Formats: sequence, structure tokens, C-alpha cells
Amino acid sequence: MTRTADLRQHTDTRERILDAAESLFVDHGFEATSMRMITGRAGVNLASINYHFGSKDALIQNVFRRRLTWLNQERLHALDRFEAEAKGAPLKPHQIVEAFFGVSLCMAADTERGGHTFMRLLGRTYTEPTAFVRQFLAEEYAVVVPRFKQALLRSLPDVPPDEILWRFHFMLGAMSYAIAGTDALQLMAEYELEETDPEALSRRLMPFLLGGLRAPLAGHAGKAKEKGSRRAV
Amino acid sequence: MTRTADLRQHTDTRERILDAAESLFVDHGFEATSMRMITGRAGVNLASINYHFGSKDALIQNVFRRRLTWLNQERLHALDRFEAEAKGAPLKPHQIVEAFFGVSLCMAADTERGGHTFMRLLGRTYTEPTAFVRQFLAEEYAVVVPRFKQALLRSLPDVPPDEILWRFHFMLGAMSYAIAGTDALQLMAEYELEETDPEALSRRLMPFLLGGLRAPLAGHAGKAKEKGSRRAV
DNA sequence: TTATGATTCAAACAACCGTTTGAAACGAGC
DNA sequence: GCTCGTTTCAAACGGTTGTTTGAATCATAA
Repeated sequence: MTRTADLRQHTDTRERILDAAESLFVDHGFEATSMRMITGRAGVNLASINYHFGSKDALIQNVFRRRLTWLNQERLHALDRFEAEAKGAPLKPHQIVEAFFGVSLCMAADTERGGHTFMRLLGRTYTEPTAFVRQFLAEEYAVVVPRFKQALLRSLPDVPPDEILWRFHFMLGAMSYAIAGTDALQLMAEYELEETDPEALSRRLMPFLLGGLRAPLAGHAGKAKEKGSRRAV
Repeated sequence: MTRTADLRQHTDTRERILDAAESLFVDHGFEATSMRMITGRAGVNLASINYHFGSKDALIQNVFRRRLTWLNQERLHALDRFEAEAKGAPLKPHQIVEAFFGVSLCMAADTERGGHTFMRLLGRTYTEPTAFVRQFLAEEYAVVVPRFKQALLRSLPDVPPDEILWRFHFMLGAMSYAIAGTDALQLMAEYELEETDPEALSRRLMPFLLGGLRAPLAGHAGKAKEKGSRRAV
């Protein structure tokens, strides 16, 4: 067997399984997606998942690794580019947001090669209850999150460190809902939601993220009530 | 049988099932939580779920309805109070945010009666793939979302209507991650995340939401600091 | 006490789950 | 031609799923 032909065979059914699993996971979740559904859509034999990946859990990890590794590299490269451009000076907040979330939205805009599907899946998985999935995500983000946190710390020196991390987390949530949420929004507001255009989404989301990221801290003068009828409820 | 005793029996095991299901759904998701797990934790017979609720799907709906109806009523009441106070004038954005998200965070702060558990579950369910759950959520929100949208429209007359809805959606995502996310954050940043204090969360989240909600629209002059470094934090 | 309707219970139901198996089919090297 | 490692295939594995059943148990009303 030539080496190339060998790999072709491998990757052919492997990719078909990964594609089928990815889209089915988005629509039904991990648990509710059976291996028979996956192999059925992929047009391959039931046993081939265990043959190529070993188990269903290993398949899930491969679904993520296939795209997430590349995505995080792109995020870091974007940050590298801005930092090289800044020549040692702290980046501006909008550059950091652009490096992380802009790249993410760019991937979410790719509807043809499955980037959109994957980003929807990824957004929902941050809050995934399953232990091994969350631990796997933690490993994938172990290097990228501290890099962005440090960049934000330098960019916003007056903001306490843990505040930065929380706001990063808030931004992550807003983005996940924004991507996964064409459905959820259409769901809550039964009328038209015309624009699924990815560039329009970016134009909407980025100002929101920056506005939240740079918002004045609570306890700074505040807004009129603060302790008045703040939580009248 | 007296009417009261009859109902007592009903609600006793009913409530135990609902409590057990709620906490198990948060930890394992709907599909991965079996009826035997639920009845086992509740200390009731396996068949009692089908006896009291009819099916597992109906149980899921009851888990939500038990708290969501009340939550949405509180949200509307808070809005009513602010509007009565304003005597016809448009509300300020922070009041609207307070009415919706402040009430939500207030429920999430209740760790003793399960409010915290439920809000974590609710946050993850907005992006839930299962069709019938999402449709159910849509019905529950059918009245409250338009009310808040209209209040926001009056409060921010310069912002286009669909922009408002998107930003409401972004805020929803940020809050969901904030509540569900003590785990996710601890996951991405392996070091300490000392404050789970609900009031501290409110102090962090609310400025972020308001900053995002009131952020200048894209296409306005651009990012080159808009008003100097007005909100440089 | 007896009769009655509401709950609880142990047991079983068919259907599906993820995984394993051993044989069949395949393609490349001798 | 034949051989050998890789991949595919149909079939079955034990176990779990949500649901149903019919008898046992309970509390009340007569």
C-alpha cells in the first residue's frame, strides 16, 4: 500500500463521519445523537466509528480538535500581528476584541465548509455539563486565554485583573448567543429577523462587546440610585 | 378524601421529583438524565414520574413552568413599577436592565430554594437543540419579550428596532454565561475565582450590560475613540 | 368495618444504546 | 497468480432507556 492511498481511505470516511457528527451534535446534542444516526447520515458502516476513533467520546473530542486547534492558532496569530504592529505599546481594546472575537465570527461566517455549524456547537459546549468535554475544552484554551487576558490587562491597566476575566467571560457568552442565536432570537421574537448576514452580525456584536468591556466600573459615581431603588424588585 | 390531603400527597412526591430532576438536568443534561436517576434521588418509585406527569418530556416542561412563570411575572411587575414611577416618561436603560436582569440575578442568588440551580439550567436551555423545549420556552417568553423590547425602544429612540432586539439577545447571552459560568470560567482560567457571591456578580455584570446596550452604533465616526477616551474605565 | 378512589410498588415490556466480533472485501507488494 | 495488512460489513452482545401493567397499599367516606 502506498502511503498516500492509505491515508486517503482513512480520511475519506473519517471526514464524512466528523461532518455528520458535527451537524447532528448541533441539532440534537451529544447524548441524543446515536452512533447509528451518525453513520447513517455519513453513509458508512456502524462499526467504522469505533474502528477509526475508538469510541463515541473520542469521536466527540476529534470533532472539536479538528477545528478548534486551528481556530485558536488564528486567534493567537491575529494577536501576534497587532502586538508586532504596536511595537511594545499596549494594544487598544478594540484590537484585542478583534483578534479573538473577530476571528471567531469569521469562522462562524463560513457556512460552506462547516465553520458556522462548528461555532454554534462550540458556543453551546462552554456550558456543557459533561465532564470530559469541559476538561477537553479547558486544555484547548489553556494557552490562548492567558495570552488574551494579559493583553487586556495591559490595555486596561485601571481595571482589576479578575474584573477583566469576568468581562472576557461575558463577551464570550454574548458571542455564543449571537452565533447560536439566530434560532433563539427568532424564537423569542416571532417576527422577522431578516439579517443572518455574518458581516452584519459582526457590525452589531463588536460595538456591544467593546461597550461592555470598557464600561465604567460599578461604584464609580454610579448612576443616580446605586443604593436607592437599585433592586427595588 | 379531603381536598387538602389529596393535594398534599400529590405535591409531596411531585415536588420531590421536580427538585431531583432540576438538579440532575443541570449536572447531566436532559438526555443523559434517566428516569431511574431522578426517582432514585427523589426516593420515589420509578413509575411515579409517568403517573404524576405522564412522560419524561412533560416532566421537563413542568420543571421549567414551576419557576419560569413566576420569574417572568416578577420581571413584568418590576417593569410595571418603574413605568408607574416614570408617569409616562420613557424609562432609563438601567431601569429596564434592572427589571429584567436584576430580577434574574436575584433568583440566581437564591441557592437555598433552588433558584440558582434553575437559572443555570435556564441559561443553558436557550441554546438547547431539542425542539419541544425551545418551543415551550418561546411560549413562556411570548409576552415578556415584546414588553421589554418596547420599553427599550422608547428608552433608546435613536437605536434601530432590530438593533435593540439583538442587543437584548447579547445581554441574555452574557447573563447566562455569567450564571452558568462559575464553572466555565474556573475552567478556562485555572487559578482562583474567589467570588461566587451573587451580589458581586450583579456588581460586575450590570455595568457590562449597560455599557454594551448603550454603545455607539457601528458606522458612527468609527472606533477612533468616539468621544476621546470618554469611557476609558 | 367495609367500600372506594388515589398512590405506590415490583416486575416486565419492547426498543434502543455503544461496543465487539469474525468473516468478507479491498488494494498494494512480491 | 498469491499474500498480507487495512478497511468494511452484517450480526450479535449485554446493558439501559422510557413506558406499561396489575396487584398491593394507603387514606378517606359511608
